[in-house]
Amino acid sequence: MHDFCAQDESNCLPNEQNSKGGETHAERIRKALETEIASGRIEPGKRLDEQEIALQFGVSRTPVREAFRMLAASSFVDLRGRQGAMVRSIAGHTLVEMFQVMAELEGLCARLAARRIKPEQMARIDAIHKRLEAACDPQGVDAFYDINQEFHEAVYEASCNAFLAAQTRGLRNQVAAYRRRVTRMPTRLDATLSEHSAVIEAIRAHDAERAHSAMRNHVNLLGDDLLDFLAAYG
Amino acid sequence: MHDFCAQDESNCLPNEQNSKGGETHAERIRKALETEIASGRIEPGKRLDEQEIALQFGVSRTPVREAFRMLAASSFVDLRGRQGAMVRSIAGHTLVEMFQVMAELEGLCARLAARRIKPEQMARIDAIHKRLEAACDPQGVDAFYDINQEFHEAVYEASCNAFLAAQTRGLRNQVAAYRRRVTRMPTRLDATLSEHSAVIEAIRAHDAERAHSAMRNHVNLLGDDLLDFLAAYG
DNA sequence: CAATGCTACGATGTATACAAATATTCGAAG
DNA sequence: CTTCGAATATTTGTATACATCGTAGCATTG
Repeated sequence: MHDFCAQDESNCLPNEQNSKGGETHAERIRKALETEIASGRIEPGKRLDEQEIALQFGVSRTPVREAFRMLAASSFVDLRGRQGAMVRSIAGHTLVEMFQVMAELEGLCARLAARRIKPEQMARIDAIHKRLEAACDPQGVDAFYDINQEFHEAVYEASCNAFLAAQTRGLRNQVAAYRRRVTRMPTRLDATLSEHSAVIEAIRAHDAERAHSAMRNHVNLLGDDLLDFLAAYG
Repeated sequence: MHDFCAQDESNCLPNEQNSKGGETHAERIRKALETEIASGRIEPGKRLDEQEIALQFGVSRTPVREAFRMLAASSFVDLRGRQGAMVRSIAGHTLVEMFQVMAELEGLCARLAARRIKPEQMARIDAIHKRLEAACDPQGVDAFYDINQEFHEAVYEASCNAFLAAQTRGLRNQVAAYRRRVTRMPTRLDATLSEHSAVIEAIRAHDAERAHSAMRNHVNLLGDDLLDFLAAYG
C-alpha cells in the first residue's frame, strides 16, 4: 500500500544518534514512520501491524517494535496494552490545548529572534518570505506548505535556543497531519502572508514583545481555522 | 547496586497505556528507570547495561531494550549508535535553554490558572503552601522538594490544559535530577516560599499577567541558582 | 432471534539464538 | 616503558521461536 522509501533527517527530538554511517534499522523505521504519520499519508487512527511493516521494510518484527516504542514515547502512536499500535488521533479539545502551547512556544521563538537575529538570518527570512509570496497559489498548496515550514524553521534557528527549537519542531510535527488539511483553505494563504509580514517587521525592528504577540496571533489564528475546518468536515 | 522496586504512576507523557492490570514488562521497566533517573539515583552519564538491568528485573534483554527506546525518545537517555545507552547528561548551556522554555510553560500554566481556577483548587494550593512553609527546614529538603512539586502540579491542574500540564511535567522531570541538587541551597527555600506567595496572590486576584510573570520569575530564579550551583560544584 | 459461552485463530509480549561491531587485552616493536 | 596492532571477548542489533492474551466466529441455549 505505502512504500516507505522516503527518508529525511527531520530529527525532532535532540536525539542526535550517531552521525556515522551505521544507522540501525529501528531508527530508520522510526524516521520513515514518523514522516509518513506527520505527512498524513498514514491516517490518524490507523492500526499499525508489526508483521506487515516488518515485511515492507524487509526486517523482522524486533526493530519494528522498537520503532513503535520510540514513536509512542513521542506521542505519534498510541500503544494500548496488548492491542497493538495505532496512529494517534487527536481530539479537537486536545488540538486546542496543543495550539495554545504551540502559540506560546512559537511566540517565544519570535521574541528571542527579535533580540538575537543576525543579519544573514534576517536576509534568509526575507528571501523565504518572497518565495512564499510567489507560491501563494491555491494550486500549489504543497509547495506553500513546505516554504511556510521553512519560514518557521528559520525563526526557530534565529531564536538561538536549540532546545526550544527542538521542542517547538516536535510539537509542530505532532499536529502536522492536521495542519496540512487547513492549508487548503483559500483564505489561509493570504492570511498567512500578512501574519508573517507582521512577525518579520517586528523582528526586523528588534521589537521582542511585538514579535511575540504577532507570532502568537499567527499560530492562534491557524488553530482557529483548523477548528473551523474540523467542525465543518470532521 | 540499585533495587528498582520503587514504582509510581508518574506518566509524564499522555501515554495512558491500558489501565487494566496487564502491564507489560517493558512499560514497568520504563517507569522504574525514569523514576530512578529523575530522582538522580542513577547519575547522568552512567551507562546502562542491558544484561545487568535485565537480570535485576528478572527478564530478558528484549523488554529492557524497548524501555531504553522509550526513554531515549523522551530524552532521558542517549542512544549512541552501537555503544549502548547512557543516562543523558545535560550541558550547562542546554539547561539554560531548558529553563527558558520551562519558565514560559510554567508561566502559561499560571496565567491560565489565574483565569480558570476553581475555589477548591485555590484552597488546595493554599493548603499546599501552608505545608511548604511548615517544611521550610534545611534538614528535610526532600520533604520540601516533594511538597514544592505538589504546588506546581496543582497549578498545572488549575490551568485546565491537560496537554500543557503533561508537557510541562515532562520538562520538569527531565531536569529533575539537576533541580534536586539546588534545593539544598539554604537561600533557595526561603526564596521559593516568597516567590510562590507572589504567584498565589496573583492567581487569587485572577491577575493573569501578574501570575504569568511571577511564575516565570520563579522558574528563572531557580534556573539562575542552578547555574550558580553548577558553576561552583560542577 | 438475541445473548452467551466456547473454540480456534491471530497478534502481541518475551525469551533465546545468532551476527556484527565495538571494546579490551595481550603481545610485539620502537 | 610506551605505543601500536591483532586477536579475543563482550555487547549491541536482529532474527526466530515460544508463551500469552485478545478477538472473531460459531454453536448452543434461553
